Amino acid sequence: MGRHSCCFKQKLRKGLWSPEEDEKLLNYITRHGHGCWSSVPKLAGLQRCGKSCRLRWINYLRPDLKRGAFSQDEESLIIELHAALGNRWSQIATRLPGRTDNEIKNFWNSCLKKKLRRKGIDPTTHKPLIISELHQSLNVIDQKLTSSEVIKSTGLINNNSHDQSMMVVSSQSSGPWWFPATTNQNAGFCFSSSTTTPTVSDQIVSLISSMSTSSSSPTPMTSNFNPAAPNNWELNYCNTVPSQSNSIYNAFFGNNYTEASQIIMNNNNPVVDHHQNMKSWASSEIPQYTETGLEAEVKPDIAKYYWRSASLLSSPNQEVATLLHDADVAFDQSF
DNA sequence: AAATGCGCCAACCGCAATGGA
DNA sequence: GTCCATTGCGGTTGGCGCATT
Repeated sequence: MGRHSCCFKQKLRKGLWSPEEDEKLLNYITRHGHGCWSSVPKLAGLQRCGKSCRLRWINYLRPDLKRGAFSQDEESLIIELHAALGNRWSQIATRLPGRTDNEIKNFWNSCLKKKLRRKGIDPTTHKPLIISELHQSLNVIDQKLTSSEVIKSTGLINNNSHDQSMMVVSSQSSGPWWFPATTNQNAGFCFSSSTTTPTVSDQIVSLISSMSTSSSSPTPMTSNFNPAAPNNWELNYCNTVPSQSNSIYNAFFGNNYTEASQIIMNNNNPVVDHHQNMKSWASSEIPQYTETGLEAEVKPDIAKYYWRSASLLSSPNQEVATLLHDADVAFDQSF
């Protein structure tokens, strides 16, 4: 705890208040009121700055303060108010008579945050942790794709027209396309044929939405996937839902797909049929997918998003959470 | 018994807002 | 409009006490 500059200049006391100091301050304010805080210490005979006196009065000496532990009702109210107001402690305190903003803030930071996390609730957003983490992950992708690490092209893209190291995706789709700015990646993105730039989040949310309501089997996508190229991968986001779905499945392939789909099957999740169809298709059409896996930079996150969305439709699954954690690690390491 | 780690919380810091000269 | 003192707020921290090693 440092010393206020004003305290330093005047060699004023700092730190914990002694009972004698408390008594002086209490006596003075009881008789005269606090008035101008900067003059209180002098008039009360204290070697403190006005700011320190004010804080001591508000947080400790005020006669209307409620002492002791927070009740269950107070706890619930704080959570409710924090959800509505955020870290506006002074505003929250006005709704809890006898409690100070500092007291509520400390209670929140030392106790309530942990309680909420244990219940699976994000204490910042007050939403289920699983959703908050998803949004964070998607923000990472969004940021990456809008940073200097990617290059946006316009119009029609032809194979190898940009960089020889790139295995460019379907040449029939028009832009905008996105490519890594550096040549050590072998990838291309096409989000839509519109000229605007949708966020990845929007795209994936849209895909997930269409997938969860679709009962038809996925249609094989056109691919120029090249297993001979190291770390070759592609994510071809086109306009038609089936091929978009396939892209998600492709992204999902690799170390996590098989295991995750097995878990889905064991839990009688209806999504399993979709997975199984896709798996069968991929094995027959592009056998190397199941062997090599696609080490896509964004694969773990897309897989994570897709899988979490699916798991929210049924019950949360601990095993899958572990898988997703692994995917998280892989994703982080790719940066 | 001593050392270490950890959680809690009183109090501090820096900044923004406010108001008066 | 500008300056300056004061007040209010939220984030941060240092010290205390308890638990664990």
